[in-house]
Amino acid sequence: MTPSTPNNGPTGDRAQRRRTTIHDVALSAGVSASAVSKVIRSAAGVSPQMRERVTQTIADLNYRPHAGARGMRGTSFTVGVMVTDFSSPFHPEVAEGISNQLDQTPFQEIVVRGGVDPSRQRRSIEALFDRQVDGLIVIAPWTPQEWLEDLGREIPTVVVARHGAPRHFDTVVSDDNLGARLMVDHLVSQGHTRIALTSQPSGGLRGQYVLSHTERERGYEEAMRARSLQPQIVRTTYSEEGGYRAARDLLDRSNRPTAIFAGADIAALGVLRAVEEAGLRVPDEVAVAGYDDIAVAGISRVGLTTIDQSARETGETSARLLLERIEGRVDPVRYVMRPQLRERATTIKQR
Amino acid sequence: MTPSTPNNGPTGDRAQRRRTTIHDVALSAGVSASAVSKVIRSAAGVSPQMRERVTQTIADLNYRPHAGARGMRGTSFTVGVMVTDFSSPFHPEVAEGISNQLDQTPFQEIVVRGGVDPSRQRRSIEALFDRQVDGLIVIAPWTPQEWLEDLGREIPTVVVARHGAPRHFDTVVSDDNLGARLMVDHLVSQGHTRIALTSQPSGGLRGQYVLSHTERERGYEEAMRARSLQPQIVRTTYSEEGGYRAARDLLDRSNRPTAIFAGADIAALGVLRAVEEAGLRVPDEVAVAGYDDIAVAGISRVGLTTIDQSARETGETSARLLLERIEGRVDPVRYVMRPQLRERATTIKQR
DNA sequence: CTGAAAGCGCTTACAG
DNA sequence: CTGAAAGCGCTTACAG
Repeated sequence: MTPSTPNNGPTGDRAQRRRTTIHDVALSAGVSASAVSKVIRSAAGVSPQMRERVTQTIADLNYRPHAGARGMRGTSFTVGVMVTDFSSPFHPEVAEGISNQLDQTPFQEIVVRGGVDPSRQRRSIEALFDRQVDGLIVIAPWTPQEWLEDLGREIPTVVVARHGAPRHFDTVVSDDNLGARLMVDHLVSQGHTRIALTSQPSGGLRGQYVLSHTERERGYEEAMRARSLQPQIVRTTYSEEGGYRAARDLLDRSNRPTAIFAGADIAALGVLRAVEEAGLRVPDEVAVAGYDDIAVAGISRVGLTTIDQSARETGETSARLLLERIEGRVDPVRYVMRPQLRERATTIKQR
Repeated sequence: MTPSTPNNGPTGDRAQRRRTTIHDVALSAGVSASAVSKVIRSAAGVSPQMRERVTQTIADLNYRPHAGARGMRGTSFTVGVMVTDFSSPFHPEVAEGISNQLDQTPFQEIVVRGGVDPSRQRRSIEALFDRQVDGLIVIAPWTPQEWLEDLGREIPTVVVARHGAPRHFDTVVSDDNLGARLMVDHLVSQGHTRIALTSQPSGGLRGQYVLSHTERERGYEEAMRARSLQPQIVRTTYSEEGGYRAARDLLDRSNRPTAIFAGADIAALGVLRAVEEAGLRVPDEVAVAGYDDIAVAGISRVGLTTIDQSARETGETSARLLLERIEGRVDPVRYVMRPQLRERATTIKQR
């Protein structure tokens, strides 16, 4: 029942007040529950008078259909979203885009945190599945491809930040190979030859079905080798701490890189910390770049050179594709976002 | 049904495969559904053999109870969380704490975005309510106090970042008055007298039931007046853009402040941008401070002086309190976090 | 200890 | 067009 209706029960007790149900509406309007259901769903087969009366009663009683109960038979109007982390910026920005897109629809997003462990992610996705969502948007899952294909067969699914050509779900992904190459090109144009990359472990994913960071590695390696430069990759995690550790490792080496390309902005922030702690000037002694163009990268004080992969637009597109699937589309769609270089102070030497 | 079971249906079709239900388990184990239910819930009144056999069958069939269906009669093991934004850092960090705390329990959090408009927030909270959550954690709601009290009477509820002594829900809140005073003290100790504050509108909330930012305003005003200093408050929003606009406004004034205290770190980042764009040096010409101690504040490049209000611990505490309420506690608990000053480069002049 | 029946709040065929 | 009945997957009394 709507909390806006005052409750006069005894203080301190939890109200036992019943929720207003479809039957209350039916009774009050003097029609059947089926009729009310049809009106709610804007289904065919109700007379204008019926519709009118029911609509009025719904308003009078301040009735809201119980999304959970609806989901047991039909649609719950709920979209489940898995992010690996709430506190790293990129995934939440994608979620924001999803939420924006869904705002125009009767659908509601619910977001859960999956972490980076495949089995925990799997439990999180199942937790959504068990809460009768109508569809799923999964960001950067490390779970096996077959498992995702099975999932996509059971429920409309869109996967973000994972490459390949799946058969039973859609993907929205940045052209990470191109993005990495753009960054290498940029760093080379600034005179660098010892360019290192911080990445994450592939999580056992290989071939075409890899997560964004692995594809960025490939793009980086290809671009380096095309110039006969030696790739230097350190794999930690996409986090401030992970970037910090990777940078510490790199800065200790004898052939210290003059540029560190972090696979994610959040890691680049940790790289910056390590570089500055080491008493090295950015960008004069070590240039630093990231990937994602999270909000903080553009702050003047940070001025992080990075690749914009349009987190919000990624979210909006995922939501749009998912709704199409919920409406019945089964052919897989692969949506590729075009990455854009954002040159800022951490790589551009002032003269 | 578990996506891990391979599906051999025709390619391109959505599987019509049935979910494994409690009845499948009952049938397979040769017992009643009630018995299976008791085992799942660890309820009393099952023989060891029964328990054994059912447990085995559940494992064999890879059965997971349907959280949605459970919620229709009993507990859904789901906790709903409302944040105003996914992309501003503070609320997601609180959500991270909630998720951490719940990780040890059978409960699962689901997070929705409520925005800053009270009616949209209300719809978001109702959306959670309608998805049979067992309890609610609401971060910084602008909705009227009576509405929240009614909500708390209907469902276990914890409200974060809102002051006052409610009767039907718990609160977890920083001592914002103290936090603001700590910051004014610090800025005064650095020699400032023209100290401005960026805040947000109170949203019509007054008296004791105000959101954190309004209480910070009060603490700031009291601290300023106690020193016979003139308060200067600009109200925009807690966002990078909001901080930027507030700072632009302040910097244009004839009695330009020498220190700007942003009510939230995210706004402080915008203040920094405005100050630097204006060609003023931080902290020599304008000192800048924030509130929250979000992760990025501690990055060397940012070095933002701020107040740590322990977002993660706030989340963990909220989750703990909520579980107590779900278990039956009805007396309201008010948990006050003690704020701590973090002095960094944006206010400390180097010599 | 065990299980058949009713019911949570909806929607879906299916009669009328 | 309208509504009675069955059912979604569980849990909750209530018999036995």
